[in-house]
Amino acid sequence: MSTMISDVTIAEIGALLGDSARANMLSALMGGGALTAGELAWYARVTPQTVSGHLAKLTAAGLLALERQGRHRYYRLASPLVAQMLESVGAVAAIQCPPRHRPSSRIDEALKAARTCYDHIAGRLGVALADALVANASILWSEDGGAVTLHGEKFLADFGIDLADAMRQRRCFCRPCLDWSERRPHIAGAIGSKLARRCFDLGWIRRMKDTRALAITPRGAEGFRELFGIAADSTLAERKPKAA
Amino acid sequence: MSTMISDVTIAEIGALLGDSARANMLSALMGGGALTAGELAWYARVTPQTVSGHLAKLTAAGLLALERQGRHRYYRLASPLVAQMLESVGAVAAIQCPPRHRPSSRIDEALKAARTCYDHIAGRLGVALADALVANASILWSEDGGAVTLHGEKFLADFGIDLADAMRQRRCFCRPCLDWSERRPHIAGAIGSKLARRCFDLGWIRRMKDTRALAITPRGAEGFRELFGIAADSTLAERKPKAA
DNA sequence: GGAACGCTTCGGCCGCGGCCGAAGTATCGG
DNA sequence: CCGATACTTCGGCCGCGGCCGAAGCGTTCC
Repeated sequence: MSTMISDVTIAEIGALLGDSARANMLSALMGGGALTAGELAWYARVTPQTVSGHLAKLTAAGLLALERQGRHRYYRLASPLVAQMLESVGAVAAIQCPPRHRPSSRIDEALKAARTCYDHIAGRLGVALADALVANASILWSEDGGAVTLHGEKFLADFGIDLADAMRQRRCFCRPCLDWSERRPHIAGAIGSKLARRCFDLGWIRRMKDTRALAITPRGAEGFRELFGIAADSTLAERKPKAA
Repeated sequence: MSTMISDVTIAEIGALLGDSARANMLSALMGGGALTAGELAWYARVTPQTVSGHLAKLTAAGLLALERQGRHRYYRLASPLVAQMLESVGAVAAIQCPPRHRPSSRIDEALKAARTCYDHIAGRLGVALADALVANASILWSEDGGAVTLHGEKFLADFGIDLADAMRQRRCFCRPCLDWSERRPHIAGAIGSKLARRCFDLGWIRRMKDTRALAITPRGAEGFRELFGIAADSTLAERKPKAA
């Protein structure tokens, strides 16, 4: 009698996302790292036994993967597909409810400045990077996709990114990811991932503790300015510097 | 005290998706058309007063848009962003739970053969079209994005698609959408939309009643075979040949 | 070995929210 | 005006599922 096949499962996935504790846990894991049940309990602000039940459900549904390591159990997003799903849900959530109570704490401010989005860079820094690459004609943007130009291939190669690796043929794997704080796209996909990794390797950014926020190092501020034309004070300043 | 901004809203969107009646309604609207409350009640198999409550919530959340027309009220997905979110949730749902009870009714079979996915073509036909365009080097695929080649621009233009329209610069707007029945990507984005529209305009496909399934006309079978090399019997037949 | 730690399982409480019947409100046709 | 259609609002029932306390493994460290 059912007219569709996957509706039930859509509802099941939705129900998993529809709990605030689980949403918090997944958001924390969107940072890209693997976290223990205890850490996730801290993020979700519930007790370990509660989070344990959630983890069982999320893992059974295939949203999370478990890695055992001694007496620790590390949970991470099961696949980039899951990350992309969370991205798109977050994008819709951010777009739909703009006029919302905005407490905007200082940690929020750090998140808005720069953060990881699974495996790439988001926040003002992420959007600024995307803008810079568009401005210097390295990438082309559309609502549904992005492409790396020939000039962009050279620019990124000079920056130290190995394009040939995942690029059987040119001009792929560049995807826009709608930034929920900036409401504008930053770079996801293979290019976004490699770009972020390169910035980590260069010591331009580093993860902050207990949050998805990224700190831009002095070297990074210089590099972003010189190579990408990103002015540290205008786009990257954290307002009242420091808090967490 | 919250470490994130949008978590709550992610949970809210998830909760909206997490109800089977609402999931059915949204799936029905993924067909791309606008439907009345009564029709949605039929799809969701609940009473009109129940669906009314759901519609109020979905509209308030910005997932649906309402168009008044006389004494009818037509609801449709509020934006392509919403469609893309549903796509990605469906993709995760389809991937995660492969070994599932598969009643596989005949209407399911029609849906698997060819259906609309918001504004583009999905099912075996959609995947076959994507394969054909990849095979003749019209598009390039990667997990995160797609691109139209120079040759593809010509091929699609010859097919009657106005590329210059949405194409400020070339090679964009081609996005893979993971097909939940085939587990392989079909073409979404601006190209996918225009491709579908052109097939409708040519009378190659038409919508079937009360379902998202598409019927391939005799003319369409001929056209798909001659222009895209898609053999009607092997990929489009509604039999049970069970391709793997 | 024993204690501490991390995590899971069990049991029970409780509240949110989906569901429908009935009644109320718009729009159209006669 | 009246009835029909299409949809919404209201009220109440009821069940699913999240939450925590307590207890049960399994690891690690001394």
